[in-house]
Amino acid sequence: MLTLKVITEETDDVIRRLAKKHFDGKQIIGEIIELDKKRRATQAELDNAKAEANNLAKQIGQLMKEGKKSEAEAAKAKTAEIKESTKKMDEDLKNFETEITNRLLVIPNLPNELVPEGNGADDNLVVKEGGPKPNLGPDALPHWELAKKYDIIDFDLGVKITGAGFPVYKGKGARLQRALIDFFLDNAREAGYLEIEPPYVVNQASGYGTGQLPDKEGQMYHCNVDDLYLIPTAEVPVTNIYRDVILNESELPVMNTAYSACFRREAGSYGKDVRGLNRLHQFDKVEIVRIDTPEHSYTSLQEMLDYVQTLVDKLELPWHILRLCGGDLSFTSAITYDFEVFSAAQKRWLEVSSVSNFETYQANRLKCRYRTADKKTQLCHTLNGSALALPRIVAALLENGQCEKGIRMPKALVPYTHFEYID
RNA sequence: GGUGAGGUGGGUGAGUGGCUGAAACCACCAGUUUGCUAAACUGACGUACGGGUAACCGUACCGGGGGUUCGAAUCCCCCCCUCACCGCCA
Repeated sequence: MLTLKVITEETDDVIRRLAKKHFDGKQIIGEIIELDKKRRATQAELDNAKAEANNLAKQIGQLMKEGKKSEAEAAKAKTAEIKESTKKMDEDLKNFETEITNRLLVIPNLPNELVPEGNGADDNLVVKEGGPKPNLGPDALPHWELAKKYDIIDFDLGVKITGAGFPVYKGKGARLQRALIDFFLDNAREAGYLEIEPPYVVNQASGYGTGQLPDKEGQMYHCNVDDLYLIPTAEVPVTNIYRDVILNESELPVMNTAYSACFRREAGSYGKDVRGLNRLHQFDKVEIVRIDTPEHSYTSLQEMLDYVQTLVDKLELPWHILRLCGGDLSFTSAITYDFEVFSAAQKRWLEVSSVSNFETYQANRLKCRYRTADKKTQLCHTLNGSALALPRIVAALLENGQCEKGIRMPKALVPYTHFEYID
């Protein structure tokens, strides 16, 4: 969530920037500022009353020691009075605070100035592209048919065991999954990221920390008996490592990578978007996470983009990078770049990575801070990105790699798959 | 699942009603000494909110919530978590 400070000190600017996300913040921010004024006044009054009561309590102790009973009794009566008066102030203060927080929670992050205006996917800006364009014949098959032809991914079997969206990978299909995970983790490690193996199930506090709760509760699988959530991405457990932590500036940027299975209910999805590997309830992903100073976070973001680009390049896939417009930007993000690869047989772009800077938005809820050289504590910036999500990469590898001999694997991957063709 | 022990600052750990926002030790930071390093010595050293240009002052916080009391880390109640042993299982 946004900090109270930015709202009270840069009110007009905040309202202006929120408009780019198509969020009209004028009223709610006015309310917050009013509530904050009342909150401050109440606290000042309450603190004074409590200070007086504390003083009296000390005096009573002294008077008792000296045997001045009647004076002590008089002081006691006075503290009782004060206590009565603080009751209401205490309640008011709590109310003001929760009212303010409730409002802060529904205000999205401020978009960075670089974020283009726009309503939806069509307004996203292509900032860079590359990779070899495949030349497939008219008889090129979509990946779900290739999966069947080579018997490497069985969607029906997944339906039998679990349900739609839980495919079963077999033979070279399964080996390709394992190879990609290994390939991504090795690359991340060589780029300086510390490998983490996190829990795949998290508690409520972690869900709130990264912002999946309360708003996206319906998107996560929930274990009722233990009140735990299956993670939708490794971002959740990895970022929560730094919840309630004060880092030293010298430790930044923190660079972590983690593989995990990811679980998403994807409530409300339908149609061709969910065909084959395009959208699953369980999938594999390697994530990169950074915690950084505000001064350096945009350098970090660029390094993350450059890094992800090396992955799609090594996989010999045609790619482009989109800078998401205000309307397409997620609630918590200040700026997001999506990597898409071209799926030649489906003739459409598939999102395989989303790299974002959340600035202090996530850190504020996480209470992830750092100590500057001059000993001040400040909120960190948090960033994350997929590097990469497997299913759509597999879809693109299958479709773009199809040839007479089967499906050709990119050179960089062969040391991991130990085979050159799926045939 | 059963039984027991325990949750105090970055760490270890003292503290059973006022002198405690919290001893001591360790770590970290600054300085002195030193040819360098080490050692030794000196000092500083929690977080949040509120007030103030600032120095600084006030309030709250000893797992969380409630209660008793003029006054609670300390007493009472509820909850959460961790550890140990046993059982069960991988």
